[in-house]
Amino acid sequence: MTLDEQDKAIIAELQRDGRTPYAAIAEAVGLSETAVRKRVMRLTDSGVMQIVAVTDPTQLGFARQAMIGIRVSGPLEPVAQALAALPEVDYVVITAGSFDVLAEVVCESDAHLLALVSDRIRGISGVRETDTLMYLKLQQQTYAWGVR
Amino acid sequence: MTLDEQDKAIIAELQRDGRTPYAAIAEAVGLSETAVRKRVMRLTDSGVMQIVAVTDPTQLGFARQAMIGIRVSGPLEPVAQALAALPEVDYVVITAGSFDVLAEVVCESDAHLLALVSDRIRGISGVRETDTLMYLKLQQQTYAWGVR
DNA sequence: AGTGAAACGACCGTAGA
DNA sequence: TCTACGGTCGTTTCACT
Repeated sequence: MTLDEQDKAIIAELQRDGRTPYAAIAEAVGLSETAVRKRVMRLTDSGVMQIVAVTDPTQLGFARQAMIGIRVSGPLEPVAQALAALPEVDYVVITAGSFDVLAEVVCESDAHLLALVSDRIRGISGVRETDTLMYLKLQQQTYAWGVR
Repeated sequence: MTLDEQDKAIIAELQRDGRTPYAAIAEAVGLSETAVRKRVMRLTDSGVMQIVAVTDPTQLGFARQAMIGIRVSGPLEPVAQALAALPEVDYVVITAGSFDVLAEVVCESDAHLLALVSDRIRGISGVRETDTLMYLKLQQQTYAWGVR
C-alpha cells in the first residue's frame, strides 16, 4: 500500500494521541471528518497501522533492559519461539549476521536479569552462546516508521 | 507507580484496540465509565502508558530491516544522536557489551540498506566499526511490557 | 444533517492515612 | 481532616447513517 501526504498527516496526528477525535484530525489535515474516518479504517483494516496502548517499563519498576544476542546450533525457529514464550522477552527477531537471534528483555533488577539469562535463556535447547548488551540509555524509539 | 489488576485489565483492553470506548472497557473490567476514564488519564499523564498509532513497515514497502551494532571511538551520545537523526533509524540505544550502540533501521531494499550503512552511518564521526544484522523473521513484538 | 452514543466536568460519597 | 478514588448526572461533543 502507498501512503499519500494526507495519510501520513493522519498517522502523525494519531501518533501524538491515538484517541484524537476524527473531527480534530480532519481540521488538522484539511479533509472532512468522514474522509478521515474512512482513511483510518482503511489503514487499520489493511494492517498498515494499529492504534494501541504502549507501556513504559522504566515507569513500572523494570529498571534493567538488555538485548541478548544469541548464537544457536541447529534450527533457529524453535529457539526463537522458546524465547518469545518467556514473559520478560518483549522482542524476538531472527537475523543473519554475527548473531542468529536477538531478544530484548525487560527485568526488574540485575539479579533478575542474571537469573533470566543464566537459568532460563541459556537452558533453552539449541542456545549455544549468549551476549548480553545491557541498556545504558534508550536514545530514541519511534512507532511510526516510514511516516516522518 | 504500581498497577493493580484493574489497571492491567484496562491496559490489556487498550492494547487490543486503543480506541475502545470507556463504557466498553468499564463493562469488561467492572468499573464505571468515569472511573475508567480517570484511570486512563492517570496512566497516560504519569507516562506509564501511551495510546499511539503504530505502523508496520513491511506493509509499506520497507522490506529490509536490520539491527546495526556499532563500535564507537570516543563519546557515545553524539553518535547516538546522529544516528537518531537519520530518517531510516527508528530505534537507538546505548549499551554496555560487545557493541556500544544499537540502531534498528528500516529500508526499502538491499541497495537502500547498503547506501545507508556504507555512506551515512559509517560516515558519522566516531563510528569505528559496524555489524549489520539483517532481519530474517520478526518473531515477536510486544508493546505492553509488564502487563501480561 | 440528524440521531444515538460517547466523552467530559462538576459534584458528592466513602474509605483509609 | 485531608487525600485518593469511585459513582451519578447533566451537558457537550462525537460517530455514524
